[in-house]
Amino acid sequence: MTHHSVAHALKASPGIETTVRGWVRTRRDSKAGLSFVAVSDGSCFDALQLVAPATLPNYQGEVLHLTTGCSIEATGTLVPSQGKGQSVEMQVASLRVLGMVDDPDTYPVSPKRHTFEYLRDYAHLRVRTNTFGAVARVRHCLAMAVHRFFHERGFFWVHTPIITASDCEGAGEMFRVSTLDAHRAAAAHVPSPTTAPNSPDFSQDFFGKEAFLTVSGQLNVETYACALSKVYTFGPTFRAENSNTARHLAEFWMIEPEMAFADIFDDMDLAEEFIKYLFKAALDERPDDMAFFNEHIDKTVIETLKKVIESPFERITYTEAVKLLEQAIARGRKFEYPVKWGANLQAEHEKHLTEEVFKRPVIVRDYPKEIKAFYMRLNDDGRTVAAMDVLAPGIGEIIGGSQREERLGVLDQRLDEMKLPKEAYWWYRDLRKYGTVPHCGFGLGFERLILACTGMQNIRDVIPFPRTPGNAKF
RNA sequence: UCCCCGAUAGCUCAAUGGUAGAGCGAGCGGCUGUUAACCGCUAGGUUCUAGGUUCGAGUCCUAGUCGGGGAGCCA
Repeated sequence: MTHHSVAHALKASPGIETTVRGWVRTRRDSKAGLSFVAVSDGSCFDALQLVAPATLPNYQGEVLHLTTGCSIEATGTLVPSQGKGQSVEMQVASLRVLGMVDDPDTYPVSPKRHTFEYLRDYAHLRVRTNTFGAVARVRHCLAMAVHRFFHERGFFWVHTPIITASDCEGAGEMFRVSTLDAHRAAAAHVPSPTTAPNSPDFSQDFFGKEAFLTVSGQLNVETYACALSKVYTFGPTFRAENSNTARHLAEFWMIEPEMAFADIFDDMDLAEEFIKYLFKAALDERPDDMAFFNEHIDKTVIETLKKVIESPFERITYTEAVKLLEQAIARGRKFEYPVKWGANLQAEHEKHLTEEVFKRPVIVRDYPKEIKAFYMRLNDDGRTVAAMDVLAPGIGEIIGGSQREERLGVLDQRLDEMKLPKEAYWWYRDLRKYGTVPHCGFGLGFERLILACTGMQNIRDVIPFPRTPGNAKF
């Protein structure tokens, strides 16, 4: 007797005998002498309907007591369904209970509507629901598509370090990695990860110096780009920012491609092609899950994805963006924050551009150098840098990237302006000394991509076990 | 970190300062090739914690804890 996944069974031709295993979604009894048991094993969105006749030896004793969440193994014949709602069902010859639900009244994911907020407290069980199962499958589909996309284009996947003792990443607050006695460290009154006069003696620590969890693999992956030409990272990333929003996690997954012999325009082309490839993969490979999202989560998500795939992204400069916003204000549009060249675009400004002006993804480039990182390439105007952000409707910033400063003199000048210690960047500067090349790259927040793809609203609901300030449950 | 809101049955929520309620879910029964089933019955509560005001507090006051939304930072 062969064993099949529910996904396989639903596509099998009628008459086949097989065994499926999974968890009960619902049970309905009929006095016609049978029970309908919907069983799901997560292999696809749909459950398989089992038709369990009252003649089963354990019908009274077990089948009639099956509740949502019970694990079972059923053997029988796949037949065309007599009822509506499914084309195939299994006529059960034998049904074995693997695990009952102890107390159905307190089973956290009973067959009723639950709020996502409630389900976050049951992250170990929420994946058994339609929504979280669909998210998990789409997440996998997108992860595979990321690797496929780069592999097909000659990019190499580089495993940049998770732990870094480099004090030059500078992309945000970092988590400390230490084997020093926690109480001694506390007694030393360390105010922040940056070195303080009374900080512990990190020369005694595991790495002989302060170490942290990475906030970005970019600086490391640049070294590989300057040898392998086209590379990318895809791995966990950590930010110890006290961010409490639906778009931020303390631990998230980031994708960072880096290309040598390429400029900011190549970078934008890659970002656009990448997003479109990923959206298409989700639509092509997970039509069942996407149909669910479109029906129950966001009625426009499929249409939105299709539109993104079909139409070119809008591309404007920061200066043009400011002009558009000023024009909107002149027409009477109110913003909470003022619009001024030189200031960061606020979330409300980005929303206006993507959701009201263009109604599609917008790539904004050439930002004032003062509001961007030191490594971004200085433009000829001397006051902007070759940075680009991809803004998506409903999500906001989904990609941030730039052409990197490849001229040592200019890089040093920027380090000085930002009062950063050149010594710490010695290996990064070496890349500019020894055969420097123009290069560029970007960072894509994987969970933000999943938000865009599924129409889900909260980033905590698209990662299995979200880590946020004050919460590292499970 | 700042602003706003919330915490009552397994879940979602009601309840002028005056006996604690409904829907869903659960259990039992009825009905039905069922599928958001339907009908009936039943069970289920330290109203987040600690103080206070009051004859009387789920309700008002104070403090705390936890959670959510928005903002900033960013991906």
